[in-house]
Amino acid sequence: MSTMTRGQLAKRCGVGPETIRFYERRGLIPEAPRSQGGYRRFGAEAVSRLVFIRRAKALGFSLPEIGELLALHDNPGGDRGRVKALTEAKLDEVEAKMADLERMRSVLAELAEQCSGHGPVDGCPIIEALADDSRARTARETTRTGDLTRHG
Amino acid sequence: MSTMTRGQLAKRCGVGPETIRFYERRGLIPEAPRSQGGYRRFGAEAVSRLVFIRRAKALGFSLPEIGELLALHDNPGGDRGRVKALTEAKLDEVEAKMADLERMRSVLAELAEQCSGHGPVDGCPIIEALADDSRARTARETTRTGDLTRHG
DNA sequence: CTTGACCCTGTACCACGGTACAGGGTTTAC
DNA sequence: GTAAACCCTGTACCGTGGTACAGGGTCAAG
Repeated sequence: MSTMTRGQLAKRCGVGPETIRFYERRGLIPEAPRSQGGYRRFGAEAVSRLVFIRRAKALGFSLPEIGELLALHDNPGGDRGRVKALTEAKLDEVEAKMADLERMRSVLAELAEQCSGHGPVDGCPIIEALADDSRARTARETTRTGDLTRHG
Repeated sequence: MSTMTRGQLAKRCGVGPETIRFYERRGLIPEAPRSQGGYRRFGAEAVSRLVFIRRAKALGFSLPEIGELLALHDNPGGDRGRVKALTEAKLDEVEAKMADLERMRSVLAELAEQCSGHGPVDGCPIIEALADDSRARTARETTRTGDLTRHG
């Protein structure tokens, strides 16, 4: 069992067999040597590579970003500053997403609290908050303001 | 100017003209009446509808979910409990995403702090954390454990 | 030496929320 | 009466991360 087939590697790493082929096409894992019949044969280093990918994915890195991290890993003389820069950029991205979600969370929680959940939709505070409550005003001043959360 | 063309409506609502057509195809906005030449003619209620959609999107609702919210809005005798259920489900979803992001955030922040950002990749604590540091152990026990963040 | 489980390739498809044509027709201002 | 600026339709495409065939070939057990 020093080498594995694609399916064995996939099972061992908890991914689908097609995912292996997909990562190979994306250049995340090298083209594996083949058996006489054309079967890919993977060694233990393929498991390490998939573990790396899984961990990086769990931190929110995209596949192109993981490709760059793998390339840096493969090139020990490369620039450590680049690794840190990728990590800090991802940290900023994650924090920005959290801030967006926090805005949504607070409004959703408030709306859910305001709504009894009983009776007809007519008069529901959630629907009223979403609906354009400015029909009396001129349309001009109501288009770009008044969103429930702020962006940008 | 009591009616607008598609482009005028789009500009007024801060979306692209193709988005209007896209929402119409998805059933989020009704099919507009047409001019003799076949042009869509929109009234002020179309602006209201797009404002509703924009607000719901800002809260994280998907287009199918927004479709359901709009249908409830259009049917004042409908079930207010359904509106609340959709809101609470979205709240749960948003909180789950925030928890995922918080896990990522804490690991990314710790890794960024540990990495000097100077010198070669060789020895970089970020790359070491991602790489399979268990090559000495048997592969069997290292595949499904040891992720940097927990899921599920 | 056959059978079933696997593997190979290329290609199409999924959800998501749009965006971008091509090849026409209409409207409006000059 | 013409030219720019818009509109119409259908359809294809974008990025993201895979998943699912079809139509073959291979490998291992019995």
